[in-house]
Amino acid sequence: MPKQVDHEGRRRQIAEAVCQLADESGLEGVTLRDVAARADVSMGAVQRCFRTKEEMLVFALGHIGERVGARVSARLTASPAQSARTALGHAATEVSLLRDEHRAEARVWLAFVAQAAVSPPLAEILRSNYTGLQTVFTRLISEASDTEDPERAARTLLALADGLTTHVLIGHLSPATALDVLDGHLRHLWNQKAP
Amino acid sequence: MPKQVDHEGRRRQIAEAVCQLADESGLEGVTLRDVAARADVSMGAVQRCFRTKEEMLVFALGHIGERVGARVSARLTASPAQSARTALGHAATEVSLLRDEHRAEARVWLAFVAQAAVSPPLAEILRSNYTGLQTVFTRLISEASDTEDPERAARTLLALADGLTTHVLIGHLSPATALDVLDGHLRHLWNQKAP
DNA sequence: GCCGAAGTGATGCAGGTGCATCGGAAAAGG
DNA sequence: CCTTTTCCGATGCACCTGCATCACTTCGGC
Repeated sequence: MPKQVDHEGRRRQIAEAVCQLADESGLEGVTLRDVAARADVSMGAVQRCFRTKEEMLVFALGHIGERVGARVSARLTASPAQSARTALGHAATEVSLLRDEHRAEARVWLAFVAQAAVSPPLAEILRSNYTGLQTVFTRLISEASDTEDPERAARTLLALADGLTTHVLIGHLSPATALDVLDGHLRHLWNQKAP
Repeated sequence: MPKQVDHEGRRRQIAEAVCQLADESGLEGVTLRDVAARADVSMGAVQRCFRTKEEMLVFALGHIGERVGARVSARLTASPAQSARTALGHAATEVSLLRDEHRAEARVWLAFVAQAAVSPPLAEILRSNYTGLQTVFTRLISEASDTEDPERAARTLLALADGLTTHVLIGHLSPATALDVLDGHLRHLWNQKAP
């Protein structure tokens, strides 16, 4: 048999390059040539890994979705002793991508969300990600409080987290202010039925 | 003096075309040629109204910002007799662009937000819009309830509204669900200190 | 009535895009 | 060592992009 190559590894390497470029100049700054150069492979290699550009973008989106999801899970399993309340706080903070080191991820996320509004395949990936997060949030909320409608609370929290990310990215809020808003919301969530 | 033309009117006409195209295929689908064709003017006319493409986009963003702001103001002044609470509810619903007839505006808004993350001039426009909205929300909230921190509540509401818009656009939430979430949040806002 | 300036729109241009193609390099089996 | 099969990477090809150019139309003032 002839030369064998780690396809999955190369795909991830390319996805990483896509994210870097999207962070720097938006999704429309992502061209096959630039991606190949950034990933230190030839353009032909990129085209063999992904039949089309859209396929590449879809994979890259799934890639960062997995990364965020993994971080959330890590936060949850790493602190099983703490209360579900602090766990939810950590998870929400993680999803909001408010920390400076995740600003790049946030920009990439926003670029993909905008593209997803006019690209069904991308929207499909995002939907499954959000559904997963909402499930986790719902579970945590019903464990941590006696809110009457945990699902609605989870939807609220998820939307708030995304809105805060957006507002930080365009410079309307500072990361610290966004964190303060998130904390305040969580506090009200706990107090609303158990004063 | 030679031929005179309504420049401002034509600019608005072009901005309208930009919004239509951005709604259909995202901001990267907005080319000078397509804009000219959609606005029923020649490409030269577009280039005379706006020195560069970015200048055109900035104007278009300001245009839809004004439209949303005008709708919010209209809602507020049209119902002065009602309580500040219902006024805030109407304003928040308006900002969320949840009604079907505003779906196009929402897609355009999202496209611009994503672009603003890598384009300072666009971000500047968005920031001033959000600052204005936040001021209005803060005033309404402090009038309508005795919340200890009206500014934080306003920031929360604004971020929640944007997050809901996003989630509806990518199909994670239905408009009705989003409205339900928004209503629930407003109800909790009133109850939190006056049970 | 016509003159000249303001506004118009077709065309040109250099650069960049995604995708297809094809000669050749690399690795297993004989 | 050589063949053969798989993969690689450079190049080519239409096409489209934003922007600049320039002959032309149009209209107010004399």
